[in-house]
Amino acid sequence: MLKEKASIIPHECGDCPIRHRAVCARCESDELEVLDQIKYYRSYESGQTLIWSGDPMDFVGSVVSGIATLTQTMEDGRTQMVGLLLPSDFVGRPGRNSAAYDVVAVTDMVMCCFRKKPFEEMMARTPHIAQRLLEMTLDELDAAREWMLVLGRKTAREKIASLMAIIARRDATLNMNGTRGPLVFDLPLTREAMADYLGLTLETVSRQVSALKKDGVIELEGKRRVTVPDFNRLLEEAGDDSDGGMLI
Amino acid sequence: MLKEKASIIPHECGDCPIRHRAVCARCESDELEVLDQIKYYRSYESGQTLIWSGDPMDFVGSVVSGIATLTQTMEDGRTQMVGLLLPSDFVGRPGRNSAAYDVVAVTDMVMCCFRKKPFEEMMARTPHIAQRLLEMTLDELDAAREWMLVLGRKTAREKIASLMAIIARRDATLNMNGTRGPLVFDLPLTREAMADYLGLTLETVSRQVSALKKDGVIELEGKRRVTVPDFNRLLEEAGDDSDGGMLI
DNA sequence: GACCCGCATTGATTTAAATCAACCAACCCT
DNA sequence: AGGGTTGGTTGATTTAAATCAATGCGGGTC
Repeated sequence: MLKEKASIIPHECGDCPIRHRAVCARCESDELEVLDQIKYYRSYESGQTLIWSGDPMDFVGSVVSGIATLTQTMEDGRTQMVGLLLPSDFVGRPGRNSAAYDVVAVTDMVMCCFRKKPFEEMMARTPHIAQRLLEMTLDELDAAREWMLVLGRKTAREKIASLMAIIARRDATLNMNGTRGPLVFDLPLTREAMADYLGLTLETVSRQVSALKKDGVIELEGKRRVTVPDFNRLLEEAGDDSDGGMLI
Repeated sequence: MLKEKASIIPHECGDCPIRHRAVCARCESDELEVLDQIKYYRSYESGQTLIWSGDPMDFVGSVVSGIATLTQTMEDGRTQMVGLLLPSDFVGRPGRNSAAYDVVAVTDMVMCCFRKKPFEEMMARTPHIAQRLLEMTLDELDAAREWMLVLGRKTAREKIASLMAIIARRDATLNMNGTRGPLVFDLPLTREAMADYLGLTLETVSRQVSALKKDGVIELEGKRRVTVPDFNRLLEEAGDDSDGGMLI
């Protein structure tokens, strides 16, 4: 559990790994220089809660590396994940002062942060940032609506298959894996986190993962490493149009 | 079913009923004049499908009056509503060419439309529009995430109570009804549409509406007119923090 | 008035997933 | 090497909601 912090952290926007996908993607080099001035990095450990729902939020930022979840919790403890934050995803809402959801790191992670006030001022002066943020927000809205179909209408088996398909697809785009051949990826989530994502119990998740494995839809190496021999088969199991709308 | 069309349709942005809430809310009068030039009105009848998922979208627009639903459908017919469009809500996504969801009118309605291309050009030149659209999209994203909790973790009874609470709240803000006293509103949706919203069957919806009525949480006049004697009681039934975060 | 028709309700039965309950296997400590 | 902890699996039973099936009701129309 030893941390070596600042060493691995990039300091120049120029060689930032999320440069072309994050909220700054559209910025010109002069705009980037300004951002460079006001940004700072923070790192978090796996399991750490970055932000508590209801707390005042004095910064916004981008996930540079690692994964976090956005969750809502009811008084009696029932929890629902409402977002999965991967590298380049944006955290926080300009124009709002308190956090609406818990943000929890599921792996060690690094964030590129901006104090909210200067960022908002910069946003007002820099249409490129607002444009990109709008685009990202619209994408997130689409993802949320896709997820509403999963939560509202799919069976447990279809839910698991849908989650696998989503993670496989994200992994493929992130790592620029070519399209053909069996897909291999690591599940970033525990069974419990998967259950919170899908509106299931962890027992049901475990059973359905086993069932998909028994039926040859997926292969498992350990608990986390998944191989998908036939992506279209997985999409069928997910109840999706299996037109194979692969990548982007 | 007789229609008298253009007569009731406003023609000047100045006296538009959604002027202060729609995508044009932040526009100055000179910007409004430009919009005035490129806008046009369309009206639709109850039950009509405005837009089919997958179809090319050559316009965007705002709901002026009436209500529409955004729905997703699986091949086998299971459907999930993913949005409820009320007056001032925006339809369509700049930067995308084909529709992602079906849009269906549930009442007669009037839309204020813009051809997509000119609107996109205008948006690039007019930060006020992009700013407002970002704000509206962030609000929709919050609503979608709220809904994910409802779909994923709430019981049938809580789902119905949540829906009633949402409609009551929206109705109150729209009609500027003062806060205290019993709330009265009309359900804009059939039992089947409510079921599609909530990820339930229409039978379960009917049973739970009856149960809430029997328990005095709501009162019914006919099938559609609802009275809520105690809003906090309703929020408790919805499983929400009953801090009574009323209005806005 | 008699007949539909679309919506809604209510009842009986089935079923998918939750719940309750053991048990397993890595991994980590000192 | 032993004991604890965390995450995962598997089995037995219960339960909430789906499904299957009548029946009710208000508003049109012929």
